[in-house]
Amino acid sequence: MSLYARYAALLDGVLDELVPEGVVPAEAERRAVAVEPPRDTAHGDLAINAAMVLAKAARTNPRALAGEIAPRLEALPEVTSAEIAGPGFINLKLSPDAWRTELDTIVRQAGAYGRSDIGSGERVNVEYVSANPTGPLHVGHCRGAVVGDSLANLLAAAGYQVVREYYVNDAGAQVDTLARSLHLRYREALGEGIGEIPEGLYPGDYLVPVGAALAEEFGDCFAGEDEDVWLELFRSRAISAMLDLIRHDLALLGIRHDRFASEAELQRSGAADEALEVLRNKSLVYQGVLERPKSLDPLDDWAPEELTLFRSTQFGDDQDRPMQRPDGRWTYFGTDAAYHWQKAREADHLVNIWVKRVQAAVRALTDGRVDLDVKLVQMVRLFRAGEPVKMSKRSSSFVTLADVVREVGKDVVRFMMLTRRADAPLDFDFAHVVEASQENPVFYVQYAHARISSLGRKAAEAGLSLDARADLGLLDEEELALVKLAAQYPRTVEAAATTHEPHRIAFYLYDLAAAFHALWHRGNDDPARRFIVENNPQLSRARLELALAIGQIIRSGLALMGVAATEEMR
RNA sequence: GCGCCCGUAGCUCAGUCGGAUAGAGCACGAGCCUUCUAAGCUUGGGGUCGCAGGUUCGAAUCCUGCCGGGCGCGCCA
Repeated sequence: MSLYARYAALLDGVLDELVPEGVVPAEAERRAVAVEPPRDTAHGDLAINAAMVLAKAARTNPRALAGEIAPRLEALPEVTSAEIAGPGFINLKLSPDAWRTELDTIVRQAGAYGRSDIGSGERVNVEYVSANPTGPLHVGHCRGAVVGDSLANLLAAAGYQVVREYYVNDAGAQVDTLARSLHLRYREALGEGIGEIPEGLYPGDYLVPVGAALAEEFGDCFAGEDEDVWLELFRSRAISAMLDLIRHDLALLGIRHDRFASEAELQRSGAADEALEVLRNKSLVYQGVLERPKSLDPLDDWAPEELTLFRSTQFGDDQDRPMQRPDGRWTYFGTDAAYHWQKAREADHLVNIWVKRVQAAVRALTDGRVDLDVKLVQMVRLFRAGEPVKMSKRSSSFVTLADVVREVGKDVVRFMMLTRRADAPLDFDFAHVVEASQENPVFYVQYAHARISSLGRKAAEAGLSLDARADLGLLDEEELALVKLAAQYPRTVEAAATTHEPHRIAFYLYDLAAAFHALWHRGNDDPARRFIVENNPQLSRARLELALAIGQIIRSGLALMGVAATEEMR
């Protein structure tokens, strides 16, 4: 249990004591009661808002209620003072020993520090990337991939059971186009001159080796044949080759999905019929005609048709959604709803990174048991030394994911993608992100870790044993302030996990690194304030303990982001 | 036309289920290298939190309207 959680429990006990005395009503809602770090560290170590939150229910004013609560908190063993401040905050100061114990806990728990069980084993399905299997991933997929993967890491650390899933859209017309493109490459491999790739087919040369393999395996027996002879074979070969490509690209970012769910398979399984049946039984399906879509070009043909519609508007959607066409074929929404229903059967929470509009269907199909969070990840704008990188839609001038990783490295890509909230656009400058300066947060955080690693090496050279127990009583106020910041790591992880906001880890690590760099530089003015002090092994040992704890947290935090912690800078 | 997101320092952005004097980096000004890597640190100035109402003991945060920007809006995939 984290320090903040421990004090939240202690506070709860104090409030319980006040119930029989009639000070706090038993039925008072305590959900908003919080134990937090104060905004200003001068206020103390822990800020408690209980009196302000409960004053109304207790029919008194916040400061009066605080007067009842504070003395009982002050009586707790590690609390040195409980002051009432401002509108009714209770600010606790903890004894230095409390923080020394916390420091000890960080080092002892190592990688487990910051993990929690707030997810209590609930199942979360995180679906991310899900790019169409028609070619390599491009840079636009990077951000969703990183956000999804890091979020999955966070949820796992917070005690959820996580499934990482990729939805393969392998049933639509675009995979037939892919198959035709492959057939062209196949004929090319047989020595036929194919000239320019016709408009509407995929021109990328990643299909060349796949075509060559088919030529090798089957010779020319499909060369002059009609499409219905070879389409299915070529489609399945193309898709599996593209998925290999995609898996390879994802591996460059250190990403591995647990499950690749196939749309085609889903359709064959009859899941869509089942989903429709469920909705029908809830009277949420009717035959109807939709209005002409607003975004449609006025010149485009459009004829109203009677469709099988889901009453999506009953669940807050802006229009009812078609499930089936008049000829009985499933719409994209139809299979997508079925797909999410299938996921929901084995999960308590669903998270989608990217664009899907199936919340209403999930709510309807699961009677609200399963929630779906759709995280819309905004564009990444690419720059090179301030100049926008032009990306034409035509063929190969797309910057691929592999290009970016090759140029700046996995760690830089992953970290940078988490330096903004997911729903804000992100600028990514190739020149900027490889700079070794404070402007580059990746470097800045890794530099702090490298400095700590270097301390470990120096300590070993100086013959300092890490086996000896450190006397943490030797740490001063400034050093304990760093411990206090470190102690916020567990609640930061919990908050990032529950809000589905992995960027919070990046910002926290940046703050922690800044605080460490500042402490490090005390040694510039005064050698006695360095981490390793000559002829003072006890003090050095204690400070080393602090440095190791900070290093541990940076490592853990970076691991959640999927970024390696470097041992030294080069 | 409708929906979602955003509007915070000159620039790029954080801001804890509403809480105390709104923060960081860059840029600008002033300091700090015979060093455990100065690839860094310290410090100063700089804000009508888009605008106007509302809810509240308390609003950058919640609600309503307006202004400005982004994204999305097929029975396609």
